[in-house]
Amino acid sequence: MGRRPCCPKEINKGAWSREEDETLSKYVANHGEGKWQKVAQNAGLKRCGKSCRQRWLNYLKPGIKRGDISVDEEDMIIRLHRLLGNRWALIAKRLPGRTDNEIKNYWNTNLSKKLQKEPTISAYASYLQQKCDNEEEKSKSKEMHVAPEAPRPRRVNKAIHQYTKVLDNDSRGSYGGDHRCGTIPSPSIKVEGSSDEACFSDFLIDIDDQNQLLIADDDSNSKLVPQMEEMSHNNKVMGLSTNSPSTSSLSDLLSDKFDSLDTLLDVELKIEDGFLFWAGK
DNA sequence: AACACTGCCAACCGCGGAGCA
DNA sequence: TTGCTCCGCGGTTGGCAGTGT
Repeated sequence: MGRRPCCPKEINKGAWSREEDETLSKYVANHGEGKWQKVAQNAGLKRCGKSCRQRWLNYLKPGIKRGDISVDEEDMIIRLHRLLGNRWALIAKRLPGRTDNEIKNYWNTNLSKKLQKEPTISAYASYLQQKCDNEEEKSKSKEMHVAPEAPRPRRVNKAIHQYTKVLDNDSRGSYGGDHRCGTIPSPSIKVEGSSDEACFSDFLIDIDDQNQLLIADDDSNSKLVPQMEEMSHNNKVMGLSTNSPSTSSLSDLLSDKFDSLDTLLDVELKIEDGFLFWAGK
């Protein structure tokens, strides 16, 4: 019992010809995208549906940019990759006209090597360097342990869950002071893994070179925000930092800040001495 | 000129999720 | 709930062009 092949045996493989491109373009122009299996059949293309879809989305679709990745785009790719990891489709959404395949190729052929050669532009490397520099100092204080391999983008559902628990604790009077909205356990231990059902699964967490906790929405999908609101309404944030916005609920605070990802998440929650701070802007 | 090597990138492949009957 | 189809994603492959010997 193997997986059923998605395509008939008599199909073309390899590079698309100009005629095939024209046929596919005309068909999609007349009938629209979707139902790619039918596209392949009805258009008379000896290609599998997946191949048609990929050809259209990566090359034929109007608005696709080809060639030279600009410096700005490269910078954005680096920053987004740092935050999102190999989630090319997500990165591509932030770069109009670029496809996930193109960005993936560009990363694998250019940036991954470049970042190896020029570690100074790698925030991870900076972070690790800083970790080394601060090693002694950190051992004196209440340490926020982060394993060397830890600064990878992680799904935040667990962290939010922990955060919520922290707020629960807060309601029992564990606030540390004006600036402290609660304790947060070591991310290396508590953020890792995602056993929770992920109502927050499309948020991401990262730790940058300044030891800041970054939280991002993963997608423009706004339905996630109400979920967050619903949960946070049960956990009013009281006594946030004087640097914090005037809003008093976690809901307001987060929906204000994580609405979109137009810029790279300079929304920051700061961990220090085991406490979570709202860094303010 | 011929061959080997390397890098790039278009295309393929398999997996998993969503939607539907 | 189950099984099926379709779609989307990310990893990988293979062909081609450029470069070196």
